Amino acid sequence: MSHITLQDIAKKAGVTTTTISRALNNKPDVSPKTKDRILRIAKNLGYTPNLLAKSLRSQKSKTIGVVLADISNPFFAAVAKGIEDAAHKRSYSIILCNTDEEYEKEEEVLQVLVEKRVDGLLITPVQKEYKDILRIKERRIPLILVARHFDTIETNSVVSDDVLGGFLATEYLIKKGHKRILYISGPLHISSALERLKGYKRALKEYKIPLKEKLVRGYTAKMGKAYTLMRRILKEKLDFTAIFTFSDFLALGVMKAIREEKLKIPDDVAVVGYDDIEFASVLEIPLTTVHMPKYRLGMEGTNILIDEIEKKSTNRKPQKLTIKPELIVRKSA
Amino acid sequence: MSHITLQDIAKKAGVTTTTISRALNNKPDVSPKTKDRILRIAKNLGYTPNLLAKSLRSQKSKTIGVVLADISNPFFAAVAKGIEDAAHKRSYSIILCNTDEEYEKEEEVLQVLVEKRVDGLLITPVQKEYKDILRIKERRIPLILVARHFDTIETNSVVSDDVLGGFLATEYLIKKGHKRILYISGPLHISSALERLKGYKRALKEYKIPLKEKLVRGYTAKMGKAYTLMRRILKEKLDFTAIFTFSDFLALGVMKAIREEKLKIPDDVAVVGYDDIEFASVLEIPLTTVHMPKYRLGMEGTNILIDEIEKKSTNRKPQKLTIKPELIVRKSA
DNA sequence: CTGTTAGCGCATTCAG
DNA sequence: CTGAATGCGCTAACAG
Repeated sequence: MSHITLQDIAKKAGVTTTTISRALNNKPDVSPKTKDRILRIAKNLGYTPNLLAKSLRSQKSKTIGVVLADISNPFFAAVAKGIEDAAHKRSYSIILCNTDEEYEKEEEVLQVLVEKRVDGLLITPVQKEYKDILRIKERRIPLILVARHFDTIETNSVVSDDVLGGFLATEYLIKKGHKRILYISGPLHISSALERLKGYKRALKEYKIPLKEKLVRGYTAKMGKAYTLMRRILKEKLDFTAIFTFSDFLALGVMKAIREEKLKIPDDVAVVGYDDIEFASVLEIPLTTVHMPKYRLGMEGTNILIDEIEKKSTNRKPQKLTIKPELIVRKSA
Repeated sequence: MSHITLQDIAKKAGVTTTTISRALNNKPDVSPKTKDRILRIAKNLGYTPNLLAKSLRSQKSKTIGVVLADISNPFFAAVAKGIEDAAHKRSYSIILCNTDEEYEKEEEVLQVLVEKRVDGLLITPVQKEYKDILRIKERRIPLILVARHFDTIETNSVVSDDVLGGFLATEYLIKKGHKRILYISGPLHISSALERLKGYKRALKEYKIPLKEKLVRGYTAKMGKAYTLMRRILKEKLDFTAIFTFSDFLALGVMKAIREEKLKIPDDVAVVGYDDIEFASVLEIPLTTVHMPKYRLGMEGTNILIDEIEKKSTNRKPQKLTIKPELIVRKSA
């Protein structure tokens, strides 16, 4: 037979499934003798509890839905690691879904996740829309946003202070004497991209450097696009001495284009990235960047989420954790 | 109320759950009128099917368990992307688990995955042991091994030809005139590491270069360890002109150590990696490496697995797919 | 200490 | 075309 059930054990042991259940779950009210016998039989039969049945009964699936933009991006991969570790430590599994930054996919996977009755949701929202997130809220399914957040919706969230991060990076370049700083931005519907841009602008303002619209470009999250764009910009003979990028990932594409133009980093052009992915430090010209606590973001987010899932009291106000970013000075700027 | 059920709809519609079920699942034997009405009511109520209940009933969970060594490693991250994409296309979800290359964790997560009644398992085995894999086989749970395989167990598998890959890398270096080639190996219990070493040895033999035991080192999968090791080796004044590494990931650590010693790549020492991770091509000295079809490995593996899950006939013999690797020549060697 | 009853939500018989 | 009965595997309430 394919899967042993309580019934099977019950038959062999000559008792009912109730007793089996009690014995197997260490509940009281089972004589030590029968308990021993049951445990032995269960083991012999190779019994494996059916968590689907348990979940249906208990209304708890012990699994959380994780919705990320793209696991193959090292930033999200690191976040995912933090999530998996934390979840595993607290005996939860994770169902992982990719959105590829498409709202339709986000909607779709959230639907499935709800149908699979995950106990909670951990999401990096696409942010082109947010009706689907509202639906989750209305259903009162525990939810936390990671690395991105909405101004308009109150939810749990774990983010890094991206305005500060953008400010720190820009300020550093300014103090190094740069006045014409190119910012390769991420898509502005993403809160982190928007806020890093705010930080960039704030730094310019604070140091009385006029903002030039032409120096803000990009609006992409893809390395390949950043590379192509950078090639184009270099042909344009745009006037700048430093570049700040939305992410290290983008910085890699940008630096490749720069290298192909035989320009020297940081002498001809300084580069500051964002995220501090593992590779940033092992590049031949180690990348100056803003450290994002990726693993911690995933870990803390998961813990807050599970806390909410397991909390008896319903009306806790949203937990909002903001982690301070830190400028990591290396060689690229 | 927290979750709408067929009952709730049934009450409103004045029919039984049987009819509701039929209507919602597009089964025959429901009058168009009542079907319309039911659909409308369901929508109004915000009905979301309970897949836990469905799964319990149908004995199918539409989810597959994915066990990887470490998602934060870009190699596995790329594999995971292929898996997720393929699974999503065929309407499966994935429960993702990390083993961190520890057999005990592998055992543990496989147990949970079986309890959650995944329809199949996609595993990168730790290979320090394999009893747990055997248990899965005995239970006749559809299973596929990805990127690694056992000689002693017959299972579905998708791998790249690692012996060939190791051979190609080594042969290339030999043809470039190198005779003292250092190999920084992965842990030898991992089949891919063992086979790449075989390829290395085979190339040496074919070109009549004596194998020197001292030139095979490492046995690690961690970048940090490769870095530390390389620093030590450089102090030792070991005699070599080229390095072949088990993975690009290791190569990064190795190259960092080399750079710190002010040695030039590829002039002072040539470096060939393995995997062709996305970063390999954007390094200042783009890495010569062996291309592993990571995404494809994940995708094809998933498709084979789901084929088996959905196949009526039980006794199909194990599918074994071996993808040919390819040498990618760039600048580091 | 153990059993009986009942139900989590759903879909498949089998009747009508 | 629709309903009643049954069970997927498990556990909690209630009896004894």
